[in-house]
Amino acid sequence: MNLHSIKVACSSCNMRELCMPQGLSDQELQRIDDMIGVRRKVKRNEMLFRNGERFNALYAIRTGFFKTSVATEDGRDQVTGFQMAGEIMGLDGIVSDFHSCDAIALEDAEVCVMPFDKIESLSREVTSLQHHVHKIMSREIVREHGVMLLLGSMRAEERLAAFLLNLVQRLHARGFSQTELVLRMTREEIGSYLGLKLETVSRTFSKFVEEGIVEVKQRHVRIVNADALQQLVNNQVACH
Amino acid sequence: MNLHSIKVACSSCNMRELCMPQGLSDQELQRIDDMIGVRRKVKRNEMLFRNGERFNALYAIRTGFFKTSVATEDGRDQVTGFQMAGEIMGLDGIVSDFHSCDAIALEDAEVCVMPFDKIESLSREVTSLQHHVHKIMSREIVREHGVMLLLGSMRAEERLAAFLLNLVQRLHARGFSQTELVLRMTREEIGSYLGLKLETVSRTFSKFVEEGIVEVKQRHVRIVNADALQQLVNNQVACH
DNA sequence: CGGGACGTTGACGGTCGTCAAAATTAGTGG
DNA sequence: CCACTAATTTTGACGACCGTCAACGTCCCG
Repeated sequence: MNLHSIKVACSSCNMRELCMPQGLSDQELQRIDDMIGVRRKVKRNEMLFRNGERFNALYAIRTGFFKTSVATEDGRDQVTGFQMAGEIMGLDGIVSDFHSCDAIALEDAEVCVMPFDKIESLSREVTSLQHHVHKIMSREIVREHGVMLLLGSMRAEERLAAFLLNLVQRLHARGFSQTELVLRMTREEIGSYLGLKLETVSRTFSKFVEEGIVEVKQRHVRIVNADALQQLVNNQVACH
Repeated sequence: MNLHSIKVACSSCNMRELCMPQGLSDQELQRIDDMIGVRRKVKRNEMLFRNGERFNALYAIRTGFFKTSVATEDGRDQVTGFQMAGEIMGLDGIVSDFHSCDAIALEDAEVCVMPFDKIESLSREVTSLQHHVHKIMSREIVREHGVMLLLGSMRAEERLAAFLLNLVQRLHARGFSQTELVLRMTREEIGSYLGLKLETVSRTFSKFVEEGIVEVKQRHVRIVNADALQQLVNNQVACH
């Protein structure tokens, strides 16, 4: 376990606008700084937390990239999401005081550990923090609605298109390119998230390349025709 | 719109243990009673709220049965859940102040309207209420993880088995039979929830009947062999 | 009694999973 | 730094599962 007592203030963190509420006073910001226990480094393939582990904190990603997954008894698992800088993990643990999924770093990462009892006590006093916590949980619920729609009613091409557009959009919001991205996960992990087998993911990538929609060099993806991807996502319509 | 200003206290509501925190003092209970604005009756096929509508309250179901669904532009939709007495709806609206799904009554229903600003202000003072709200949202996130697992990795039989077991378990927790249930939704709605076409749902029911696992008379279902259903859910294992 | 919504069943086809082999890359230890 | 092994990815062939289309049956409600 990599616990480093690196104390760095939210006030000087460039991820603040992603994981913290806006318009805080200096005093409020100071109290939030105090709330955050430590930062923790997580190496590639290491677990931040795992199913069954006691829950006591939420985690804000400072750098790096994670996947969360739920496992069945027999060892197969469903990837429930991919998380990047500024996003919050651990919400699954609140209901039962135990985590119900695994969080694994897909690249070397650093997270801010936010003890949940401190979040609760502070958000009783800082209204904007309280509302922010509610919004973060609601956002996760809405995000999962979108995944359910994807898994329940889209075909392979549509799923991969939606996946790529979502990734690149989130990366763009963090200052990265709108057209190029590096996949931090394997085809199998993409497949698990999208409810497809890795061969289908690979084949669908190949099809997109043939059609000139994307260029793929291993995990390096360049989106050539974003409109075509967007149309695929909507083109459940085409059946009419 | 059916707005009835029926004031009935949580303190005398038999759903309280499902939707409210335990161990409240009389005074706290009184304040929660005050928080709840009104009850609202919703007739079968009426909408409690719809996508795009302004969000301002959560809803606790007192009686009746709902479905929630997200829609695509072309009118098809994905059912994201079925809700029954004691469950909370509307969490999707917190993040953006607008609802992002539809909630439709599948039978005549009655809900308690809980203005969200009042929930927030009261939960700043009543710690157990604050924690309860967090738990409810976390529970919804975990539930959706389960649905993602179902949609992403189960076959038709496994999905329907999991669906029936989940329904009957929730009904049992409300004092209904552990083996008999009345489906309040159509085959198409079940299919939408499970990522299947209605014909597949119907065929799978028929298969269960042939195998003596359930008895089906329209929407009346009797579970004859719950173990067989449970095995189906786990028997992703059988592939090894 | 009749129309419409809902449910069942059959035939057929398409999408995607399975199995297998080869190619390419990444990782490890000498 | 290179060699070697493991992991990942690609591609093909084939088949199963489920979607599509269609017809028919059943139930409910006016």
